[in-house]
Amino acid sequence: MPLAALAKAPADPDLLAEALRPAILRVSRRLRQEASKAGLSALDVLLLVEIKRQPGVGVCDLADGEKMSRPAMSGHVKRLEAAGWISRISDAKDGRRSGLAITEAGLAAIAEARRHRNDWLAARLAHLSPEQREALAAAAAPLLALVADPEAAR
Amino acid sequence: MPLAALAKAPADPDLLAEALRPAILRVSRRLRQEASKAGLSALDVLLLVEIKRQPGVGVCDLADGEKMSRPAMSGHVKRLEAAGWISRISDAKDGRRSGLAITEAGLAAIAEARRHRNDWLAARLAHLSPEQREALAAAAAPLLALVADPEAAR
DNA sequence: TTTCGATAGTTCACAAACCTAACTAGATTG
DNA sequence: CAATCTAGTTAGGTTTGTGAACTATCGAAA
Repeated sequence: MPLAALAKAPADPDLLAEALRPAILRVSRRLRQEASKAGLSALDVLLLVEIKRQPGVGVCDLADGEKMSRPAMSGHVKRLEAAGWISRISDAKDGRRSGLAITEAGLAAIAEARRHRNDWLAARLAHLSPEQREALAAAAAPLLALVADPEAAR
Repeated sequence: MPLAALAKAPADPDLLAEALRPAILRVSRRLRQEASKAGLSALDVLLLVEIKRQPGVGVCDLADGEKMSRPAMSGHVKRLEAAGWISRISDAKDGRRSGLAITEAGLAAIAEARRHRNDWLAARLAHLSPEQREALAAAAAPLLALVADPEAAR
């Protein structure tokens, strides 16, 4: 069992990868399952928060930032726009770019998603011990570091 | 930023959920992307390991264990069987059941996947600090606890 | 100035991985 | 032995991603 070996050599990348991969896969599968029951997917919230943080960001910027293909991001943006959560402001200087910005409705949607207390992940987290929650809290930053752009660190 | 607030109240389930969700979504998206470049998806390895651990397990057992629909698991099993990584042994006592077992080729496939040094996750983990790796190591068990069956804990 | 190559974004056709509903076939039980 | 339960599959749809090919616009060089 990888978890047992992990206790002895917690910093070994290969062992860690083996223990972490199934855990993340399983959790993310459940996460998507549960999210699909709400009106707003977890990815939607992710993108809305990103657009809120960088007003005027372009579709390709977002795609590159999330390491997603441009067509995929184009589709998401179209969906978010159709829902009224973001708006496009065509750049006066560059006719190709469509600067994205979050709308009032988008802000409300984020807030609503946050207010959603019957949220699967939060509920499951509440069932863990405080120690387990602290371990997860400590892991959030390293997880993001895993997907951070290595170019940015240069 | 959720990460900053998290430092003050690491055990708050709602804050934690907000910080953890995007992190897990992003990592799992990359994980699937990178895994698809190999011949063997991360889910394949997950299932092969599970079948190796419980020889004779049935399709529905596996589906329930992974909290996946029976048809979905049926498809995966069919694929693994077609690849020659598992075999079905029809149960003499119960004609409906197909007991699954890993084959030599399946064992080799797992070993090959482990040997794969140019593995994205292990490579990225190797770029983190030992402290970050330890934080992730400590998080593996709580992550699995999130998706563990509450029935089993009764 | 016109042409030419890069960039922003889209449309299209496809694949992976999941779902529900409805089915077949074998097992169990009243 | 008939009703019902269980194991597994088939069929069809959804979500979320991909790559190839396209349009439109920009910036620069002949």
